[in-house]
Amino acid sequence: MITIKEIAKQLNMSTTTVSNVIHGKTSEVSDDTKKKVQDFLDKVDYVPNINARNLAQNESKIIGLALKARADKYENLIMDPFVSELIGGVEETIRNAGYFMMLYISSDTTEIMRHVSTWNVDGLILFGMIGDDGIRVSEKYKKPIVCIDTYSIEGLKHFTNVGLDDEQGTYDITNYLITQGHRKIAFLSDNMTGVDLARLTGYKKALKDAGIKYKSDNFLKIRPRSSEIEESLDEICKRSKDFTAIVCVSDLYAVTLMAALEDRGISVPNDISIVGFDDNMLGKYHRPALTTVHQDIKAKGVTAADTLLKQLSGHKTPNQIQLPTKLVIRDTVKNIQK
Amino acid sequence: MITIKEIAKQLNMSTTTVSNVIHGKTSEVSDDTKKKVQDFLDKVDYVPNINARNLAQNESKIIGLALKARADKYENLIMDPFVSELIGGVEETIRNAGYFMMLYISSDTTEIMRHVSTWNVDGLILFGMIGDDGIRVSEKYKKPIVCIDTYSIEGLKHFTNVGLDDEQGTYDITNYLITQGHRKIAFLSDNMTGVDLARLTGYKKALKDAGIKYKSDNFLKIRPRSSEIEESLDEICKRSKDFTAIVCVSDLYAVTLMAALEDRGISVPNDISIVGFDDNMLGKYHRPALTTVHQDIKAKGVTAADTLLKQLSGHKTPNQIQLPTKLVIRDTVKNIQK
DNA sequence: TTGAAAGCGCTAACAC
DNA sequence: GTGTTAGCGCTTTCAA
Repeated sequence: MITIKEIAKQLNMSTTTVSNVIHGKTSEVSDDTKKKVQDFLDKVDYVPNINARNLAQNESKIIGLALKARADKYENLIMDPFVSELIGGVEETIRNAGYFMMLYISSDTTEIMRHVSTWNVDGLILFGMIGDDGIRVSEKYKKPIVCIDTYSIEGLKHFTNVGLDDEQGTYDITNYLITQGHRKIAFLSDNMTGVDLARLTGYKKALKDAGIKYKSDNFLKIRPRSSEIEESLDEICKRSKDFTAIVCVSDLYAVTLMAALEDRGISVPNDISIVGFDDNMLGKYHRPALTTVHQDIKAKGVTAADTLLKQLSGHKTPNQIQLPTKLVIRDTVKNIQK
Repeated sequence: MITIKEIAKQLNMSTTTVSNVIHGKTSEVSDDTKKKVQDFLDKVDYVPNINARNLAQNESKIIGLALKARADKYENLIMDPFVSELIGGVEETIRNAGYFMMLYISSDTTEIMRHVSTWNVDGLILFGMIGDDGIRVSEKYKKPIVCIDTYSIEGLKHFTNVGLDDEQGTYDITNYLITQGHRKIAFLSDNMTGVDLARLTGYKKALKDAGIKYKSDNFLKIRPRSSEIEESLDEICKRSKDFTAIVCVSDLYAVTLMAALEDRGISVPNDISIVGFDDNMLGKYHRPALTTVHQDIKAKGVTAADTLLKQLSGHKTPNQIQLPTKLVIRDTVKNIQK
């Protein structure tokens, strides 16, 4: 690994000159020396040592992508196609902009903070923050932060959030169920915070607008931990008779549920209608194909990275960016209008 | 961001002492000063600047995970649950060992090399290398390399490979089809190199051992690019009448194919039996549930990272680590024995 | 147009 | 047990 100093020595010039050529500060260098250096650089295949550069410039060119994983969902986080698609979008955008991506998964914000500080990361993309997580991080970390899918009014003062109109999404799909004659509609999720709360709210609103009363019985709680999920699905399937349709908070859960239902001889959509949220390959390849709310996950990653990049180059960005949602009608909802 | 120098100054001692305490070289320091420094460290919440440390020590504590994406499979790479599970396993292992992970996706080995060199990455995990890619990288990069799922006899001289007994996997499942009375069995894949070739070979071998002749017509080629996949599936479905079973090179393709078949009124497994390879959530949640070859993807990531870590601490590791494979019989194969 | 030199924050060899 | 200091590779200011 050759250094600038060594190059300068061999070429009989100063490190400054070499450095200038490297950085294309062509105005400062005669064409002659420029060519000489350039040729040499190519010949030896010079690669800068980023650590030295970062140290000198006090920047890192690193963007951190920190995923906060709830302990009980860690396995799912890792296997969820949602996550890989998001990572893909972020990575691609960061790389094309000449930055680097450091991925860090943890259930502990303090750990995330330590990581980010040691690396002197230039900017941060946060996913999976709940409650005050985002604010806590932004109090410590004074560089640009972009959150993905975070719900925190307070937080928006401190960072940009890239999200979805989740409420509208479930509103639309619940409403669609209602137009198909459904009135006994359950909502399935594993918690009632953040994104899931917003989706629950949209669902409730649609019920309300249709004059249907929401009871807490309508909330079906799934426990995603692999040791509990079977039992949990069993309970839910038993309770499914009380409803004609279930709004699932994600495609993953919708598909998981459909498999469980079908295993018990309950047919979708004949016995019960199921809808999801996300529109990923899980639902697309299921038969009957899942009726769901579409979101463009890769675009979410790209937008988050782009926004951060903009902030890094000194631009202002809105506090809140909401990507659109779209109803995708396929085959898991039955029209039960008489 | 406070520095060691500053701490030393405020505490009226030398940087060495502070540094010693930080690194737990407790034997070198009196209990008294140790405590004083420790308390101060906690108070100011000291975080080391890794760039400086790396520069001084000529190491980075970074492990690079480079995914080489074939251009025509980029979209799939990113959305494939396989990849996120692999990343998850690697990340977790690296983090627990006190290292950091840098993720880099590219279709160009030269780019990957530049990236790895600038960051002075301590070790490298490579996925998706085909042909001589791995060797080319290892010629340039002189630190430990672990490949995942790479087939290259030559390469094994230069790096450890973590893989699967792919051949055995398809051998077993093809054999299973044969025991269920199938003789007209196709193989579906998008290429004939690396892992896919090994799986094809296992399939061919099972046919041969059963006295069934393999014809090149038995190879069904799918084109994964999103602009072509529909057309490609259409052709395949048309040709499906010629077979009673299809061995798919992955669960992803098996499930994609099953959806296409079902859309055309061809029922699985009544009209045709389908098997996959991987055993991921796609097949698990499909109904009928997919009969497939199980592999533990997370374990693959963990093993790759562990192996690299071992090499980093100076241990020798075998050139080749083969994780086991297991037949998972579910519901997509019909017994057609008369 | 080119060069010398200071300094980024940390480590480690060596001296006290 | 503690302190001094050179040096990691690069950038950048200032002088020539």
